[in-house]
Amino acid sequence: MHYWLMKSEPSCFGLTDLQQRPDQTEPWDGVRNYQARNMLRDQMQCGDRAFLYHSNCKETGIVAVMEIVHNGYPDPTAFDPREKHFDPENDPNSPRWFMVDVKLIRPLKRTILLSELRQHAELDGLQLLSKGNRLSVMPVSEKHWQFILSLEGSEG
DNA sequence: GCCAACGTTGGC
DNA sequence: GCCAACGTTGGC
Repeated sequence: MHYWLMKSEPSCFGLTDLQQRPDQTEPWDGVRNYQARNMLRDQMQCGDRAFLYHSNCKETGIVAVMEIVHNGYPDPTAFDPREKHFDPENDPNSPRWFMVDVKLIRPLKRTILLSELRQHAELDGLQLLSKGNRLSVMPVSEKHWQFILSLEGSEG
């Protein structure tokens, strides 16, 4: 079992969108970064847990816990010219972009803000907090995962 | 809207 | 292989 953090802009797809999906499940498509692709394709497994993180918005932070419910498989939106993240160089015989399916486990009782995460020395090394970090999918150690969950019940 | 940080592209 | 130019991400 591994732990992850997955970013999304709520203006594009956020917690409320996920809550409204059938079975509260969604294919996590549109990732077009090789590092993130490698994790989606090779490392993320059914049963893994992932934080949902809202980026590029008023209250940036962690808002929910999700489960990976489908191992990595080719992202069909990369083959569709009508899609925003269409990749014309993508060879159907050797798909370049992958995705997983995620399912909502539960929203957090409160948003754990990025500014709050930065205040805890226990979270040193968390990739989300590293300078210039732009990965939309990243691993979270079990220690960091548990610590972040422990913040949920505190005042912030 | 600004801008720093990063990834990608392409000329050489 | 180097690196400048460019596009994107994402916090503020």
